[in-house]
Amino acid sequence: MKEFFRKSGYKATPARIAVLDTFFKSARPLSAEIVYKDLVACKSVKKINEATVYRTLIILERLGVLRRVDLRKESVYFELVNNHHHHIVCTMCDQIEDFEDAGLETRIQTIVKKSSRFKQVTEHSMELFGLCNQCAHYAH
Amino acid sequence: MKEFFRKSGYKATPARIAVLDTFFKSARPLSAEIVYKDLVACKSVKKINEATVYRTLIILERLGVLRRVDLRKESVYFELVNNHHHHIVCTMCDQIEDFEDAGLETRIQTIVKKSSRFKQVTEHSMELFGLCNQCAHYAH
DNA sequence: TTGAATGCAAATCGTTTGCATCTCA
DNA sequence: TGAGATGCAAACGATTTGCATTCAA
Repeated sequence: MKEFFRKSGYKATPARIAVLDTFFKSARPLSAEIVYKDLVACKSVKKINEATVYRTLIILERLGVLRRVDLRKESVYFELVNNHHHHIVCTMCDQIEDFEDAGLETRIQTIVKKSSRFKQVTEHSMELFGLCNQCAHYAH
Repeated sequence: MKEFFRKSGYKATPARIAVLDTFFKSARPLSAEIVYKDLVACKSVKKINEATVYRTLIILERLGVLRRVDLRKESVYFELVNNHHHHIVCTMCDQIEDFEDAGLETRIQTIVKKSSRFKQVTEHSMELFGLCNQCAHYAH
């Protein structure tokens, strides 16, 4: 991990390693605030500042390690780019379930081929929103 | 339109009518700020306040007239719920192209059937992000 | 008339930034 | 050692909210 930062032209600082580590350990979409609180709670670094977390997230996104996910929350969430998948989000309790859509990439290519104004699409969002079984139960 | 507000339990005020009208006229995803500036520029109402626009957007979303769209901008965008479609967004110039995905609803149902924790999915996002032909050209 | 809607300004909240200090390479 | 990284606090921008005033029904 240290090597990765260095080869990418960034210093391998404790803060950066701790932030990236948090994503590997949780394997969930995380916001800056969640990462920050986790680092403080787990004492992953002797000292950490929210601004540093924000700066690190931007770097990790630029490096292609993290991807922005829209979960319709107040803040921005990121997750690891590896093993591409999508989410079903409960709009009441914020529970998240992952799912994969094997044919999606192919269909996107078909869509892009039809477009006259776009030839390259590099990212996409595809999340489902609804009520989980529990919340659906209590909503009645 | 006035009737619609009244039947929904809201007063049909000039501000609300003007906001909704802006969406019908532009038929594009709009942010609160864009709506507000349009109302001021077009003198659609004698007096309007940004807070009122925000409040109206929330009501129209609740009434199922507007839907939230994630375009990865700084602010939240809304668009009319009618004629469901998705967007290809140029991340450089913010140009937007619409597209339809006829089979999507069916595939979503298939995905939900496989889920053990979710039975009902009421909304979904599906937007593509990339560079439009122009921007792709200048990016090199 | 009257409860709901609006305008205004202040408050909030997530995020960014300037700058002095510190630290990795 | 020195450029880059961090901490801190102030700045920012989008959105929300409290409250006095106005208005649709």
